Amino acid sequence: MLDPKLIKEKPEIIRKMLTDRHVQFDLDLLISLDSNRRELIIKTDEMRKQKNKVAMEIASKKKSGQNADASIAEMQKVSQELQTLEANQIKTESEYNRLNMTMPNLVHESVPIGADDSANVVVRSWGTIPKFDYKIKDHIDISQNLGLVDLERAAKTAGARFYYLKNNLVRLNQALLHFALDFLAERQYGLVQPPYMINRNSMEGAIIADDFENVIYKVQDEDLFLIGTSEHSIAAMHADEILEGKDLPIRYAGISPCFRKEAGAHGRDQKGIFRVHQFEKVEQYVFARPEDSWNEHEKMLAIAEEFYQKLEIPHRVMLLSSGDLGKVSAKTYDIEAWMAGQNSYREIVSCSNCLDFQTRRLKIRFRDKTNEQTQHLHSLNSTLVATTRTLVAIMENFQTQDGHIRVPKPLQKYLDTDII
RNA sequence: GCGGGGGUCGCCUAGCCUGGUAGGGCGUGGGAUUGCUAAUCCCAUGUCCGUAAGGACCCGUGGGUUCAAAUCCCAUCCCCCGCGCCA
Repeated sequence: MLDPKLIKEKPEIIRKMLTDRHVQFDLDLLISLDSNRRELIIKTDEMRKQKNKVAMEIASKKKSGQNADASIAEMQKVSQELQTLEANQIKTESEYNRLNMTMPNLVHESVPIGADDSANVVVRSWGTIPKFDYKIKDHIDISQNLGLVDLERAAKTAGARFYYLKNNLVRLNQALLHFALDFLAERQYGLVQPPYMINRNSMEGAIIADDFENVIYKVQDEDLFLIGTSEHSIAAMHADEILEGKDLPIRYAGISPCFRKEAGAHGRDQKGIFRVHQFEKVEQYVFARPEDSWNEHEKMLAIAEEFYQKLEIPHRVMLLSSGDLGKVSAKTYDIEAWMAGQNSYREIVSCSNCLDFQTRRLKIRFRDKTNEQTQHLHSLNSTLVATTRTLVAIMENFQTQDGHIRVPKPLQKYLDTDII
C-alpha cells in the first residue's frame, strides 16, 4: 500500500509509475474516492463533536437533578444522523481501501523502463559455462535414469507439477537446506521456521490481490492459505507492532515449503521439477530503516551470489525492468543459473526491496525513543535457495559422462559422498 | 474438546459489579528549580481529519441494548491455569 498522502499530493508520481509498469489502474477513481472520504470524515467528526457536547449536557443536568428530556430528544436526533453519515463514510472508506490495496508499489529510479523481460539488464556474470565433449542430458533424464525422481506416480497421486524425490536426491535436497541455513546463521541471520498456513489478513499484507488467484492455495472451510514462500509468514510476523530502532535491521533466514498454483504458466516448463507446485526454500527477509534499505538490498544480493559461487554454479545477475517487476517490489534483481540441459540461464533467485509497501499494509513501524513519531519500516526479501531449481542446476551442470552427478564441494559433508 | 481466569493509549496497572469526557506508575523527550553524574516539580507521549486553530477516534475484534458502553448483552479470536484427547 502506498502512502495516501503521496497519492493525494503527488499523483503525477503515481501516474508515471503506472505507465512504467504497464499497469491498468483507475487512478482518477481512487483520487475522487479519497477526496470523498476526507469530506465524509470531516462531516462525521463534526456530528460526533455535536453528540459529545449533548452527552455532556445530559450528564451534567442529571447530576444536578435537572430535567434532561430536551437534551435527550436532541441526542436521539443527532445519533440518528450520525448513523447514516457513519454508514456512508465506512462504505467510501472501504471502497477506497479495496482499490488502494490493488495499487502496485513505486518503481525505483535505477530500474530500467520497459514493457517486459526483454528490457531486463545483465548486471554481471560469474563462472564459466561448462563444456561437455559428450552428449549431455537434461535433469529429467538424469534423475529418472538414477531413480531419483518419480514423476509418473506423482501425477497419479497429486497431478502435474508434483514429484516424488527419491534416495540421494532427498539427501541432496536436505543438504542444500542445511548448507543454506548454516550459511545465513554464520552471517547473523535469525533462523525462522514459520507457519505454513496463514490467515487472509496476514496474506493480504504480503501480496497483492491478483496473487491470491494465481499463486495462493486456499484451505477449504478455514481462514487459512498455504504460503507461497516463508516471506509471506515472516512479513506478517511483526504486524501491528512498533519495533525498537536499536534492534534494526532485523535479518531472518526463513525455511519452509512453498506452495504455488502456477496458474497462468500453462505449457511452460511442463516437465521435470523446474516449475512445480511445491518445493522447499531458504529465504532472506530483512526489516530495515528506510535510509538503510538500498544498502541492505545490495548486501542480500551479494550473499545470494556468494552462495552460488560456493556451489560453483555459473550464474548471472539480472536487473528487472519496470514491466517485469513484481507489483509489491520497487526493485528486483534476479539471479539466473546456467542450466546445461536447457542451454540457457534460468531464474533461481529473486531479491527485492519492497520499501514500506508491505509494512504499511501490516502496520509494522519503529521508533528510537518512545516519545518519537513512529515510521514504517522497509522490508526486503531474497531467495537464498529454492531447492528444486537448484537441484536442476546441479544435476545438469555437474553431470558426468556415465550419467552420474558430482556433488558440489560444500554439500559433500552433508551427504557423505562426492558422487550420486 | 470441557471448566475457570484474562486481553485497557510503547511496557506495567486502576476503572468493569453500581453505564455519564480512560486515571496512575515506568520508560522516553522537553522545561523549571536547587551550584555539582543526583533529587523534586510541570508539560508532552497512539491513530485519523485539518495549512492551522481545533476536532474526532482508540479499552482484542464484530454486532446489539441505551439519549449515552472500557463498563451491560450476544458472537468471535487470542493468551494463561486445570481436566480430557493426541504425534
